[in-house]
Amino acid sequence: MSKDPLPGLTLCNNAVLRRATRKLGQFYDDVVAPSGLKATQQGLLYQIHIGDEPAMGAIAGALVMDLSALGHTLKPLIRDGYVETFTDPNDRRIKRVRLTPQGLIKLDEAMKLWRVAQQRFEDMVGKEQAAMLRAALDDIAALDFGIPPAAP
Amino acid sequence: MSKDPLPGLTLCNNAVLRRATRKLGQFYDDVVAPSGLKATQQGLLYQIHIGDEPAMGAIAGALVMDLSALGHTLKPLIRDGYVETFTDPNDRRIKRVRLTPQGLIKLDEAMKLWRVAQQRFEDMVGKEQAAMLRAALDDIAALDFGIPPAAP
DNA sequence: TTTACTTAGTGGCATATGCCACTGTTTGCG
DNA sequence: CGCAAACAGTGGCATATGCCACTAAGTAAA
Repeated sequence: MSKDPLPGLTLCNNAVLRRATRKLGQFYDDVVAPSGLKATQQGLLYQIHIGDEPAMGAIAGALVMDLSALGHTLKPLIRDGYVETFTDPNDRRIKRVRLTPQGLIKLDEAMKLWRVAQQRFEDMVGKEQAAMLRAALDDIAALDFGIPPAAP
Repeated sequence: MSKDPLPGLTLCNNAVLRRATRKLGQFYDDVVAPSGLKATQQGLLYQIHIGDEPAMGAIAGALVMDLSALGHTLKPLIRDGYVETFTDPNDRRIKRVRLTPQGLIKLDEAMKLWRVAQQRFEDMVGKEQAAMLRAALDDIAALDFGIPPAAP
């Protein structure tokens, strides 16, 4: 017998997505917590790490995140000395981001924990199921809802 | 040919989920915006509406959301007169929530817009695909990662 | 009943995200 | 060259969420 799972809004794609995000976020956060980072921060450090001193705009684009939101999220990481920024010498509008040595160490530490969370999650839902889910979510993140503003 | 979609972190279930949430959230927000509500608020009003003057804890449970977070999220809605709370006469610890008349009107208005967003989204990803996705996300929200604390 | 435990919310603090208005920079043109 | 349009970020303000410490209210055990 399957215990009646969750009540309510199981109809709105957005609401269901948010709810799952809260749940999974708490789990990853819990597991990664010993590093002192939130799962979001670990992910951000990773994103910076795999980039070549990426510009803020590039990071925001990759994460489908508002540029100013990225700026805010970056602050605690800069304050704690894990990340530093510098102006691109070729285009002074651009500010690039990179990990500090401590940031790299911290990322290593967090990644070890992340692997545990990732593994535990995939053990529960199945590796393939997880991969399919990620693919579906990637598609959503890449969707192109038309342009709201007016055309010239 | 499939244009290389999104770079980076396409490995972390949590990060991918968050990214999709940001994207979809922006879309639903945009569409629902004319009502003056965020998609999250519309969803919350709806959740309250379908409940029978639900207790805060019940709402938080259904949304897999922290109780205090719910309290915070509720504040703007109370301030704007869409929602009101009252103490349960049988158990004065419990605070129940209900829509005000204006809240009901506003919800109606927002739901009309929501349907547009929902429809547009499902036209893009496919009705069945969307249903499968919701089911998968529901499963995640219902997952039971073991209990972190120690046992007696 | 008196005490100990459990339950339901609140308030404070911190991060996560967005939008908008505004400030520098670059670039494109006339 | 000089100015308008396009870009990249910043800061302020508001919502979304969480955790923790604390208070008020039931409940159960002594």
